[in-house]
Amino acid sequence: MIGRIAVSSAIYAIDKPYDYRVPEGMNLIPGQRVLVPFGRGDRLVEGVALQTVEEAEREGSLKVIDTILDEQPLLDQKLLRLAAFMRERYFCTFYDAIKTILPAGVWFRSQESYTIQDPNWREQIHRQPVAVSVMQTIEELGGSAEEGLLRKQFREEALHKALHYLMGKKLLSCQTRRHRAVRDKLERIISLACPVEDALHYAEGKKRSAPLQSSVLELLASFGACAQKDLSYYTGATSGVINRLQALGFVTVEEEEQLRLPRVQPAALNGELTLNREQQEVYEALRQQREGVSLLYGVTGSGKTSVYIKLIYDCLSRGRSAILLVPEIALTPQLLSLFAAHFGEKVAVLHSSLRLTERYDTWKKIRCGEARVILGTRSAVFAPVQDPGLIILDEEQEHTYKSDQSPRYHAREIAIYRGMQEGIPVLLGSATPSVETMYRAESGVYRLYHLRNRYNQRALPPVEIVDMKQELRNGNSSSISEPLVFALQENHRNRQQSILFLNRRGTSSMLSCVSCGHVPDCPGCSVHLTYHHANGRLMCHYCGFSVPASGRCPDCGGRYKQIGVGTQKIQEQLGKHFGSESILRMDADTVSAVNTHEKLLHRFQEEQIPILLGTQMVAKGLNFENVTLVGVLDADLALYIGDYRAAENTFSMITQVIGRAGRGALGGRALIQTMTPENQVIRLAAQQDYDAFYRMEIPLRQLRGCPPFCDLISLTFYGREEERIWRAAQSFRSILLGNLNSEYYRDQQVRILGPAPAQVARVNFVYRCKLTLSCRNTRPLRQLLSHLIREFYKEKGNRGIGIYADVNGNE
DNA sequence: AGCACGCCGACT
DNA sequence: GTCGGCGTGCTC
Repeated sequence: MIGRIAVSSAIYAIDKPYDYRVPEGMNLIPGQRVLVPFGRGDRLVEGVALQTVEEAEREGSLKVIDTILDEQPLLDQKLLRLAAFMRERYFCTFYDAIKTILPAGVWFRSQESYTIQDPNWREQIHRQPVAVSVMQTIEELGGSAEEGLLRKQFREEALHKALHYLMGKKLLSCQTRRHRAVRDKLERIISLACPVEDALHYAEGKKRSAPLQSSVLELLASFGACAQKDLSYYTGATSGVINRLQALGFVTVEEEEQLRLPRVQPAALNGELTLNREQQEVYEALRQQREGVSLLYGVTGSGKTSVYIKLIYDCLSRGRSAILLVPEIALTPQLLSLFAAHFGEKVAVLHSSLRLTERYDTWKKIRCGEARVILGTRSAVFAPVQDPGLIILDEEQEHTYKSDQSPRYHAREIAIYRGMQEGIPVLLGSATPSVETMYRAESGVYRLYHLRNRYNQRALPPVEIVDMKQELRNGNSSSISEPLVFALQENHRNRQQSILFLNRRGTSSMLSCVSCGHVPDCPGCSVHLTYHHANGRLMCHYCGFSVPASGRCPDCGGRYKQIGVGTQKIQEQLGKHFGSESILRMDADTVSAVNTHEKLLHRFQEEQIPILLGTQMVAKGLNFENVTLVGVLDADLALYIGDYRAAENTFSMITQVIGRAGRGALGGRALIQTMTPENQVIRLAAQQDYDAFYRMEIPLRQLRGCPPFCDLISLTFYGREEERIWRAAQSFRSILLGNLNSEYYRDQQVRILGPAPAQVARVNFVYRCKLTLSCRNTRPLRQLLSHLIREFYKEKGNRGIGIYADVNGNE
């Protein structure tokens, strides 16, 4: 028997399944982790069995699997195939893909310890002062020491050398201990092992001589079984008492697995979920779907969530499970409570602020089939569900579905892959679908369902565009226009609330020299430094570099003045009009975990604070009766970030924010501030006309060779020497061109752009430039690229240069 | 990327 | 002999 193993230490250039012989008596199941000897030194490394086969191509000379690490496979066949898909699609190794699929808690940490093998070691070491010293240290520690302890006393490099030398001389041996980063939590459950009467009889007789034993038995007589820690709590019995009772045969002790799960307070449901006629029709149509991708295009407030919940009920009734993915910012406690109320213990929640243990135990709960409804953000698309029946992506256009680390997967792509693999339907929901998705829906690749009416038939709020250039001409240089101030004042007088949206993170602001205009840069990265009010320092958001902001311009000695406006600054400006207690700020600085988010929103509602000022996170899902005014402070910002999705993102963002107004009976309105009031994207967003926006955008995409007509594959080259990465990118380009000109790739239609500097060309002294391929992302092309990247890494001249690939990325 | 192997020169 | 340094090539 041969095992095909994905080896953890294999880098991209040498990543492939490695064949090992499975020794007699070892029962290897694909998906289990193993230890295998790898490389010349036969160091034991971790691997995952991908498959087992009877015969290998190169029989005989195979190495042998050392150990199986897992009792149960971590991944089933389908997830293993998903890992292979990701490897091919996102240009990463098997292990990178597997690490993405599994929760961090399953991994091992290894600890090396060294033991002296020969007490007469002194005679055998020649002129190696460090080695002698290391041996002395280990001797003093009792002949054996952990590497961690030695590290504290010796320089890393010297220690390494000495240990290597001593191992070679067989004076030291090395043992590796592997332990799980997260351990399973077990609880001792004590249960009665004899008839209740016997226990009570014994307890009665021992009231005096063994009061603890007797009270334990009395307690168990009424409860039957109890956790040891609760028994101890109520009776004061120690483990000795329990052990004694166990020895006497009165009780049995079992270890039961405990799941550490986050607690969710279920919401109060008022009656059964009812759908309006339109929702009901869409629901009826969707529940008939047994496979394929559907787009649920429903205007803001049309009640997509209710349709999802109905579909999930339907899925459960067929004995299947469902996954609902939401963007990070949409996973509010309100949504959690709603799901807890509907599905109770069947719900599993996965999001970024879970603790390692919670995430791992949630994963276990899903894997054993106890959780049937999985609600989570991006990574929940990998949930090991039993009998899946439906995968839903809400707000499918959100960029948070795209991973920003390698492998740079898109949750939508993974969801669709899993849907095909399982033969189950995938539902994409949005009020402003991504242009790609709408294109596929229109051209029949996906099915299209439409919810046209807002719930309660409420009209969309009227939207006014404010020209900020005119404001400047009128002498108002602040970030809040006159019309907005009036509107806010009016709302304030009427005791109604307002939401202001700023499309910029945190306290972002820059300093610039008043006399020469110089803006201080980070010495290590190619970005401007950001001024932080809290500590009065200029900081780099990439590497963390900081300097006091008190300095003067190095060029001309002039003073610095703040430019660019963040939420803090706006809060100050608003404070002048309304007083600071009237403004609640919500951004990355004031919100860290899900609960803080909840608390702030709770305050906004309960204390009826007049103005909520915030970034991205105020755009989504908020539903407040008394909010009747919404202001977008800088609609242009997202438009000019040089991304083919800029228009789409801006449209979607404005639409969502406007949707926050007029959720209640009072109606509402919205104001959009912009420097470019004539811009079509902003105009159409103000009119809430997605269809017109889509019709305008689609020919532009075709013209520019962007998705959905072409894919953009970017290859980013990075390294410490700027000139070398540019040369490397240039040479990669010509090799690629050479290959593309060959007969085989003739019909591929690839345009190569660049090399160009990356959006942030330098981070912490690492330079980056990129090539962009405008092409169809086909398998032969991916294979060519994968081959060329491997070859690139093997080339000696490219040492110290890395490449990462990204398809239709955010930059 | 690690890591061993091999060859060379320096030191004992 | 013995050891470190560095260049080269492989990883089932």
